[in-house]
Amino acid sequence: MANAKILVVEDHQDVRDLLSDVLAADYQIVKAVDGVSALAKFNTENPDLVILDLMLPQVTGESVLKTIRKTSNVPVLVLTAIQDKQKVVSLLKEGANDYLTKPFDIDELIARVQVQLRQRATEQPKQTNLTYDNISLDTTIHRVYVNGQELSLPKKEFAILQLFLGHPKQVFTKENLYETVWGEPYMNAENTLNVHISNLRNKVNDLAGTGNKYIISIWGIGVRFV
Amino acid sequence: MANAKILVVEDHQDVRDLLSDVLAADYQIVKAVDGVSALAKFNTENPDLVILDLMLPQVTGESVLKTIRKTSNVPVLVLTAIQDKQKVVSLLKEGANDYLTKPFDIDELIARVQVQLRQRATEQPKQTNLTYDNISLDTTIHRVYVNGQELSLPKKEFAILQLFLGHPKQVFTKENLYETVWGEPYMNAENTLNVHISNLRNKVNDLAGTGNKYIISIWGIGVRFV
DNA sequence: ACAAATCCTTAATTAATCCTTAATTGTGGT
DNA sequence: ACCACAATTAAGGATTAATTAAGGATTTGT
Repeated sequence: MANAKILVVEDHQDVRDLLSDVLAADYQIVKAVDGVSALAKFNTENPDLVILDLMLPQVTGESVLKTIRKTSNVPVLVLTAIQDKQKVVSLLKEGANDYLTKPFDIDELIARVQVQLRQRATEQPKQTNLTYDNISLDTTIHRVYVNGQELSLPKKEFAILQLFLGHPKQVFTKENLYETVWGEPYMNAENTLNVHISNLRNKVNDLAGTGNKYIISIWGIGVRFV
Repeated sequence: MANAKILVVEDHQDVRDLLSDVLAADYQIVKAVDGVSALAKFNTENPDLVILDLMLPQVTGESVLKTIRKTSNVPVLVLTAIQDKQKVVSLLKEGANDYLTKPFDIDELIARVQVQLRQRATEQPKQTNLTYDNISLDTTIHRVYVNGQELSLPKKEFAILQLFLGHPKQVFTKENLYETVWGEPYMNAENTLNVHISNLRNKVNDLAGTGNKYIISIWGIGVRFV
């Protein structure tokens, strides 16, 4: 799975840093230091995999696992310090997908992470739909519908529309918009953004009909979507 | 997964009997004593999970795993006598889903079997017959029909079409597609996937007629089947 | 075990689409 | 009417996809 997001839950900083250093090359890493923040991060970040240390202050790892399993089938890889077979068995039954005992071999960890993510590849994508008025956008299927008609958009235009739909009515400066979509500094005099907005506007308006103008520019300030 | 079928590949009779005794209560067991009979049984019995001892006479366990992975993504749980981390890592990368070192704890084995089967349970139920529009595909006899005409496809193309029919309209990235069908990391610049898609598209369109385009690529994103 | 057929991969070529640049035209504010 | 910014247009260069053909690997049949 390309660029998967991994939540690392570990209270010891050294292990946490080791994990995130090693995995950061291939994955997007989110860290949590205890059970409470783990659940918070889990809900907001929506990771594709969780690496969970069992020994946590306050809320235990088992409890975190249980809570996660109430709402999600995300793969969970458990780290445990003790070699306690019975605990391991009960963990696997409670919903853990795999475990490693510390100290773990880092190559094995990476391999096991890959195994878990590999299995997720064909599952139904999580539906993420954005809708505004009669424009809707599905990021996973990469599809846009205007008045029920399908509209296929190139990557950049799609990304711009996605940003607009996620924050309707908000005014974006050119700089703001460019840096979010392109991920590069603006260095003004980049007319390319204008071209993309123009193309996007044309396509949306063609399907929306009757001068419905969604993408409106504010003179000297930026652009907004209404 | 209720009443799943498990293929146990193990040359030592005592271990083989132990496994099948323990698992027989909950699963349907098929046994094999060496690599050759393992592959034969695998193809005829179509198991839901394989427990594979590495140390086999003649054809090794690694080789069996490789062969299985050419045509199937069935979960494979490897048994290994030696505590060799490097081998374990390479096994996981070659497609093994999990491993246990002998002597193994029987409860842990059962738990790990459950984990593997549980993950299959959330996926699309495996259908032997997939149909979309006037294309149908029968996995058991490895046949494809387009407009009632039979179409014989090589393994890779068949696997790709099977994936498409199982998830119509879903967009697959090249990486996603490749890793699912090949079971290997993508490492970009793999043109072979494009060639297979091209061939598949030609064959399907030839029989479908009148410019019916089923396999549609989305520029910069991936491919979908509609 | 050998030969024949089939399949998979690689590499090179061609095609399609997108992104950017630059020049031109349009628009609002003073 | 003038200026500064915005929008449009069209052309090129850059990316990505599709096709083709050839060689090597694998499978099949005898």
